[in-house]
Amino acid sequence: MARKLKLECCDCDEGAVTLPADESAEQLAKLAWAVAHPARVRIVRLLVSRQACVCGEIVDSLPLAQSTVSQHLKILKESGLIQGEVNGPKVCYCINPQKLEELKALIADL
Amino acid sequence: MARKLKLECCDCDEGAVTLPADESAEQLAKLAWAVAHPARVRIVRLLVSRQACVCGEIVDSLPLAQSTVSQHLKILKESGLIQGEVNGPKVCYCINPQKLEELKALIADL
DNA sequence: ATCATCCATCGTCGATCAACGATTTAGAGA
DNA sequence: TCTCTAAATCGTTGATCGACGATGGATGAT
Repeated sequence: MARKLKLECCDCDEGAVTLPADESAEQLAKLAWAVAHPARVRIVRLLVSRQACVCGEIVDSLPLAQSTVSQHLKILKESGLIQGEVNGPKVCYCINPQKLEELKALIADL
Repeated sequence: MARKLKLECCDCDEGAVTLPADESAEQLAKLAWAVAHPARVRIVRLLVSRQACVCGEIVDSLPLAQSTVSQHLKILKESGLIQGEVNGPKVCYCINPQKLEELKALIADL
């Protein structure tokens, strides 16, 4: 976790380099990582296309075992991109629009 | 690599589901993966902020060993997001605007 | 021709991912 | 209560990541 951060590239003395901070890079990396797997991309798209989706439907729409899908859902949940709501014995997942917008903004600003 | 793809969720018979194909999911996953690491995010940002950058400058701007940075550059190159041009004993890297736009579009369409 | 520099690649190591089956937990219904 | 179902978690396995130092190859300078 050392920090060198010299950035003395060509002597472009624009003064306020400010370099979007490391934090921003880590935030973007984290969100990008969440969608850095085809299965997770498909889950996100599925949840965007319909408002909400029960876990079982997601499992059925992917060629993966239930436990594997559950893991992907966990990753997406941890990233904040999706939310799960317990609904009786089932769990209903939906997109977190704020986080999705955050991802879009961070990518768009690249 | 099996393909189940049932997607018989709620009977929303919108007919043309067309579901962006798997390919698109894999393409997005691949590009997202390229920026799914803070170091690579910083490299991309560095290359966007300046037109081109010699490898050595990139190494100096990151708290990582030269070989590690070279690996990240390789990953970014393989994703198509950046290009490297040999320039004498040095290598000059620059962004591939098309690929970057492709990534932005894929994310924006989520 | 030799040497130094820049960069890529190799080989290694520990950590994490991705997948699965099996098991556990929690809620609904008989 | 007991059972069934839905979903999460556990435990394992093989593959890949991410980091590094060391080595190798190409170019430019002496």
